[in-house]
Amino acid sequence: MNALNSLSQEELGSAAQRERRKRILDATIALASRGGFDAVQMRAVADQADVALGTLYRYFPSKIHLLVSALGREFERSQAAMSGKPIPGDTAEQRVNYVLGRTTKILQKDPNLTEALTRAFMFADASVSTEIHHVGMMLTSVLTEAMGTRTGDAEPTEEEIAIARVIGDVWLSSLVGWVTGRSSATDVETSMSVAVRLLLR
Amino acid sequence: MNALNSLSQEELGSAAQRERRKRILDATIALASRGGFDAVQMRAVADQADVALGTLYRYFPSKIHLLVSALGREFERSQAAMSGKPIPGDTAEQRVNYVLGRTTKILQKDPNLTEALTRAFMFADASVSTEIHHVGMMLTSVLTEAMGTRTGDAEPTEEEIAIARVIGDVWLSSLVGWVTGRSSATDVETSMSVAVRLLLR
DNA sequence: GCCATAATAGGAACACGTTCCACTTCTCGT
DNA sequence: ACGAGAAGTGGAACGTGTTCCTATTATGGC
Repeated sequence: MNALNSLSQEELGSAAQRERRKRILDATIALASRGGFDAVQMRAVADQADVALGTLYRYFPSKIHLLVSALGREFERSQAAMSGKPIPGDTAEQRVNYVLGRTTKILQKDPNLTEALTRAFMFADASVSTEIHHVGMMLTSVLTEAMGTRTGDAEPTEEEIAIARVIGDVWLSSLVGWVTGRSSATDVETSMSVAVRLLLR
Repeated sequence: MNALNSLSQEELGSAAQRERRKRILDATIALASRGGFDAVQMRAVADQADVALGTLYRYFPSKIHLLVSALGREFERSQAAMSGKPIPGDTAEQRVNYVLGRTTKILQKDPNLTEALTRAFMFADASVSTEIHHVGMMLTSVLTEAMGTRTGDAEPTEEEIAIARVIGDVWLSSLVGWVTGRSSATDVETSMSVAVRLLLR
């Protein structure tokens, strides 16, 4: 009934539905990885996921929802893969730079996918706010964790959260510059180092 | 001959062409102001500017070029309107906050226009890099001017430029959050104050 | 097992950005 | 003034996101 949000994973009853959802997101990632934002065509996703176009739209009400949801899933996967391991570095600045540098490196390995997901994120409007908020929270918490103690035992302060948000904003802007071909990967690293140095001094 | 960039204003020969270009940009702003990004439809722009669709595409090779060019013109106009007047405030932080606050206030008065221009800016790819760079430079120079002495006699240092870029990045990200309905105008002001305080301390 | 209902398939139809084409009008060098 | 080439007109046509409709299939309560 709830046609406002895309069906979130928890409320999918049958295993067949979870399976469909997974196939759709897999197809999305595959197509995005091959040809970027433009290659994620709704008909192609439906074909590759072996669902009808109408079904695809039942699961994800727009291309943007689809891509932002895919971004959320990949982000979670990546977060799960590295959770538990302490972040190297003696200072907050070092740790944050480490996290940003590694993430940027991962993104560079699949520029088409990065382009697709970043563009979707920046183009999303209020109807995608749930998914966007989800991703935004994950990003902020990754950064506060890197800023705080490496075991993350203490809650971040308001100030730390504010700083993390600012860093996240700068990162997104830089990323947009990169995926749209206006700046190089080195530019992204440089501007992130500058921002981190200024904010965590 | 040069089909890569949209015709820039200087190289337009006849007065009739300058006039056409002006009508197109006026129509773009009017439509954007009324209904935002989606309302700027190429056929509607052509109609309202009283040019053929093909002519519109001769002047601006895509909707994004069109909107980013319109953004550039408005930015220039706004910059011209306030140039010469000293920026109030005793510290760099105060002056930058003043400039950002006033600009944000102007943008809030026409949310549809702001949405259209911001989205175009964030969606632009490398083929629009000339126009994007133009706007980016204006933004950075407004900020460095506010940071430096109010008369702008001294050149900004590298550090100041880096800080201005970071502030600009944060501002763009916040703006995207606002125009896409994910955060309020107050949120924008708050996060800008935070960023400015952190960066200009 | 059977029926009511929801979910899916398959695909037509529509909207808007973009391209293209045939024709007309303007501009400019001679 | 004239002719050639550039610029503009008007509109058809195409691609892709989105909507919609009908027929078919899966599901859950009895």
